[in-house]
Amino acid sequence: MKEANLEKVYDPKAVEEKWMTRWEEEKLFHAGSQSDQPPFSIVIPPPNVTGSLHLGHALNSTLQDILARWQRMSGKNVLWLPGMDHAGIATQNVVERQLAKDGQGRHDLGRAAFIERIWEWKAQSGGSILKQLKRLGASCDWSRERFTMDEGLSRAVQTVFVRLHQEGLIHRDKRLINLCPHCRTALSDIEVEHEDLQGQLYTLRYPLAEDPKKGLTVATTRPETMLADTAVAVHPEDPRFNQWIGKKVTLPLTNREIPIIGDPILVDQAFGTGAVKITPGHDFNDEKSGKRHQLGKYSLIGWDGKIHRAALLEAEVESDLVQELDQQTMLAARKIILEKLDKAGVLVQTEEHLMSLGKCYRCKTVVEPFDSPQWFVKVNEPGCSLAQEAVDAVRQKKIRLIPESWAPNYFGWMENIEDWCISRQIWWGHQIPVWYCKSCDHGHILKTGSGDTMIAEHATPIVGERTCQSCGGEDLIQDPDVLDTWFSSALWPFSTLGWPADVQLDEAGQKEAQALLKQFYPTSVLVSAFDILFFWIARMIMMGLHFMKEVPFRDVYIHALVRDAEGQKMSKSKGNVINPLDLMDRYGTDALRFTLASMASPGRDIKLSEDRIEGYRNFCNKLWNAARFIQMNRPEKINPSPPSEGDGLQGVCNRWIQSRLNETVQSVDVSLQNYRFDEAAQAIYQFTWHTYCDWYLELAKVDLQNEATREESYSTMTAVFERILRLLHPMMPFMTEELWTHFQKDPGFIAVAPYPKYHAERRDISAEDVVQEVVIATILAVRHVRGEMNIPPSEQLQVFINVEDKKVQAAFEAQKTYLQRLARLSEVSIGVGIEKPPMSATAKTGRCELYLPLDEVRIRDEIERLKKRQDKVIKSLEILEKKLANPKFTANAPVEVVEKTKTEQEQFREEQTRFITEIEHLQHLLSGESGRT
RNA sequence: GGGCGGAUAGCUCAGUUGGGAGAGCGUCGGCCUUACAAGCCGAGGGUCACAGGUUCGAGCCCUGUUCCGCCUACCA
Repeated sequence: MKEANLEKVYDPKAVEEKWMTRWEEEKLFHAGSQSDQPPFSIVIPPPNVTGSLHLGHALNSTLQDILARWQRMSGKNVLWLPGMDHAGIATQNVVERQLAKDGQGRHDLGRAAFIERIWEWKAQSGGSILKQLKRLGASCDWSRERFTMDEGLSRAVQTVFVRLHQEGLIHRDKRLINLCPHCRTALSDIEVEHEDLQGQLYTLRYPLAEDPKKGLTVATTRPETMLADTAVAVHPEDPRFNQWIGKKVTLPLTNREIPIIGDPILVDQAFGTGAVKITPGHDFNDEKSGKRHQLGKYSLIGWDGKIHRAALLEAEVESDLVQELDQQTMLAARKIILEKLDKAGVLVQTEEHLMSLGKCYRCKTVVEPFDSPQWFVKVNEPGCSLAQEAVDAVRQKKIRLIPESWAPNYFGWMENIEDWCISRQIWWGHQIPVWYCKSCDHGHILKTGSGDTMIAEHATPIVGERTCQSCGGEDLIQDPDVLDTWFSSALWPFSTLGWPADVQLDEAGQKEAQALLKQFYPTSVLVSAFDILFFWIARMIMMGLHFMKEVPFRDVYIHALVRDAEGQKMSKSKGNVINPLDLMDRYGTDALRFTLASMASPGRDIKLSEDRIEGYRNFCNKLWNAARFIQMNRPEKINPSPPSEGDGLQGVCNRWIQSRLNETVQSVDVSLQNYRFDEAAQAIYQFTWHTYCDWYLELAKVDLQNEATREESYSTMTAVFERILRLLHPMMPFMTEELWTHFQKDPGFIAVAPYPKYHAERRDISAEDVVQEVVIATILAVRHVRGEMNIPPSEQLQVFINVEDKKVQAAFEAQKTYLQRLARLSEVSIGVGIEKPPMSATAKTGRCELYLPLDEVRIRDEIERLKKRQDKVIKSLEILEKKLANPKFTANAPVEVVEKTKTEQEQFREEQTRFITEIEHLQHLLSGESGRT
């Protein structure tokens, strides 16, 4: 036990840094791969290596830390594994921007040097987020930190790629993908954000080839793509046009004629003109239709998103236009083409139209559907559907989604999932483990203008080998593309544990990996925000099931997004981002953590208001001052270690507080089991402040003054406080660790102290009854009178307590001193049928009637007070009587309910009678008084 | 278009075998009461979005409506 006195106000800065360092030094959070304790494991949702801590991370990490610390204290072998992902596009962008300052591009450095440069950047300024997580108190096993580009994880990525390829689940195909012209790479479907905007819908008229007077009108929001049209589709059952199917139209501005086809899937007769232009090279739906009808495909743009000459020539665009459009963006081309169309009399109509536009989720550039060879994962292959297995796992409850309401979303997405484009045309990431033979595929290995290598569509990939199958040659070139970052993130729950163990570098490494995987896979729970449910969670489930034959985690706890006080999503562009580090500086980390925990109700976003944080900062201070109070009341002779669970206590308040604490422990345990962080936080808050501080410590002031009761009182308040600290530690690790040192002889660390356990048999009903019904109820009754009549606490009151029998009288006599002190009473007289002084306020509790003598001046106030109370009673009584008067109620409601209602009715009636009598009595007194003077 | 969620005190939100409408913050009144004014004591404040239905009884179950948010797919 430390002698040093506590400061009057809790100062978080003074303790937070110290403890995180100490915890780390002592390796308290290291999870052994060999342990007899039951395992509990969480892998962190890897934050982005370029990222810094925002409130979403703070919430996410706080919740994980609460679980980790709670389970650790409960005796589990806890692994909370930290790490980051390499964030291919984002990181490459960061370093390219740095280079740009010196007027350089990545091609100036070359691939190897550029990647070297990124590693340097990472070493210097990457991953600051993990340091910030430490400040938050995250009890990760930092010795097991992982990074998706680590050697081990890279081997896992390669293994997975090769195996999926062998199984036919990865293949190369040339088709439309989402191109971000700024990032110059393909994106997967979900990396495209859709944004609504007001655009224009243009109606064009394509003349019939055999009779130009006739023609079809088509509508489009992107008229510039018309140069690449390869057909016009109508509905085969549309009587207006179906006789034209098989004929041709002349495609304006080109020298081509294109067929009219019938396509019931693409065309909605009721919409627009009823005819649709088909551009398989620039539109996903058209591409599908094109496949159905074996149409050709023209792609006007290149990787830079710009139109290029060769494509225009191929599409037989009129020659004067070729010159004008070469090197234009599609958007710039629109203006030119519209002019030409108008001139040619083809543009029939322009109207406003609400549409949505796809943008790159990283850089917000408008994405272009772009035809190019890419690698895809077949996620829904008949006979071996990764998606189907992932759906089944959730449907069969092998994985629990919490809250469950996410399931329909998950199922809906998984059931409509399309192939996953996994290749990216960037340098930072896992280079695709595929090679091509330089001699056999000579013609397919191309150089682009910027110096990049391109592998053409029909090259023969060599996967899992280092020699060419056809020529036996070893002069190979690796596929220049890298894999989607999410491809490696999808392996995170097992790649971080050392999978595949058999390719670890040495025997010791293999053994460790095997042990870790055995011990910690499947992980216990994944804690994540819903916005990456599809990006990441769904893919982990697919990969985990496929490669581990077992789910990656049992529970998925999906928490909310943190929004600002107005409910707006925080974003840099809106400027409403609240920096959690700033909040931690101002209110303390514990206060922030407690706020986040107490607002984490399932299925609802968190609108973070600073008032709330301030409230919990005050709570920190409250607890701190409770500690001070205890410290200041330490008896001269230090007493022996306190009875830990409260056996054999004499004092009724001591028995009561132990019993209440035990109930709180149970409710916290149940709440945490159910991921109800908000309920757990509230239960602790309520008990600590409103039961322990407001009542128990105040009552204990009486016992501390008495030689006979002092020791037990002190040891109980210490024991309960010490258990509050442990109960609270997962939510407020810093302050509880600090205070712990003041309350333990041989402190060790609270972080690894046992978590309080509930003992059903320790409930002390009789103590609860005495304290609640005799002590608290009586004190409250006096306080109500005081408060409602504005009698200041400095004015001590006299009270007469009228009780039913001797037994109750004895109970009150025994608690007299508590009543005196907390109700601020000068004199307390207790008796059976004790006489009521004529001029007094009255109150009633379940056990007694109280009379508080008042002077004449206050009698008027008392009448008013009684009338107000009476009004309330009358209202309640009316409701109850109406209920009981209804024969259907008495006949149909359960007996208990009817009985309860009757009892309440009786009580209210009694009260009402009392009020009437009392008010009359006082009024009579007053008129008597006035009559006398 | 499909899906999900929300609407309860001035604000932020709890509230499941259907029977008591609650918490924190703010507001008002009284307090330096020997841990804490970041505190203590008390008070006021609600047509539980709207309209129906089921039921003896609905914040809760059912149907519809309105408004708000998000996800997803997009109509050329």
